Amino acid sequence: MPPSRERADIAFFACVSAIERLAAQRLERALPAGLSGAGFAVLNRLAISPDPASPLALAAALKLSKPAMTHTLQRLEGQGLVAVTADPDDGRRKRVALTPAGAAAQRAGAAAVRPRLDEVRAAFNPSEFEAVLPFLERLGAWLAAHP
Amino acid sequence: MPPSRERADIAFFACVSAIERLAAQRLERALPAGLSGAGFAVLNRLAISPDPASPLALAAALKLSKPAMTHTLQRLEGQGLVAVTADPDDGRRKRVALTPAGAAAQRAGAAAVRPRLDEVRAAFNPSEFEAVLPFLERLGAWLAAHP
DNA sequence: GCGAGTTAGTTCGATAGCGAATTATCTGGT
DNA sequence: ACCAGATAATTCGCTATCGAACTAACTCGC
Repeated sequence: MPPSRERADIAFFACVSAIERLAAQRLERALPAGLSGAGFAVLNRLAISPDPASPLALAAALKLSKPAMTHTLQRLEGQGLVAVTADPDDGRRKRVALTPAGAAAQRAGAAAVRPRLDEVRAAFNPSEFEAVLPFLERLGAWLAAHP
Repeated sequence: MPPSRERADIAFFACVSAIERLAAQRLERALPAGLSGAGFAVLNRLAISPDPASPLALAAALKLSKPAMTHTLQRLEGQGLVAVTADPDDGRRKRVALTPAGAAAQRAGAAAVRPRLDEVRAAFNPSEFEAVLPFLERLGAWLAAHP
């Protein structure tokens, strides 16, 4: 029973895996030194909704494990890009907020990535991304909900 | 919550990143102990075209770096799942072939993963995967060609 | 043939991610 | 009021991956 003919779903996941890695490499190479893809993702999330978020909420939003988020936040905090404070209402929680330096780093990262993103936009039509996005979002939500 | 300001391509890459990680976790949890997702991918590749392949060809096919492939092959060889021999025609090259144990591990892995894959197939129509696959393959090829 | 450049593979150090276990804090039932 | 269970974050050990640098082997122009 060698999978002589790959089914579409298997090919899909193989393709997603490859795209994710290639895109992550592209992103990391484009970002300013000292800013990782993981850190940039967190900064972007905080920039989109500037209300301080808990590490758990960030991990859930980015679909990462809690230890991964702890690690990324420790690096960002060490660089002074986020401020992590105790939640006054719940001693277990922490609140993560962008510092001015973090907001600047997010803008600088976005600017550094823009040329590379424009290359992709030149090669592929935005409507192509829009066309596949709903399915990907449904699939991502389903995978997150069925661990 | 509202990523309304995000463009479709940015949301697309964020979504792909999340799906890849969630799917990889699902895969690794389903696989028999001792078989990693990376190793399983290599075994599958070798099972599809049973002609021995070079490490570089495998790395290119799976869009991995050479060191990553070296590492995965060293583990598989240590487990006796692949046989790595020198290429008689070119002293730089090696040839990687499935051992009988490797072929059995590939079949066992596929069988272990099937129930989980069937869950996905129950929740999503095969035509949905087929619909997005051509675009993903074009994008993957473009990313691989524009480093 | 022979030396410069190319190609295949490995080694090394660093990083992001996971799961399991730990600690600290909150919550609810009695 | 209290203890049992749930929840937030962290720590620890492990693996997959990358980039850079290295070695060995091939190829080609002269």
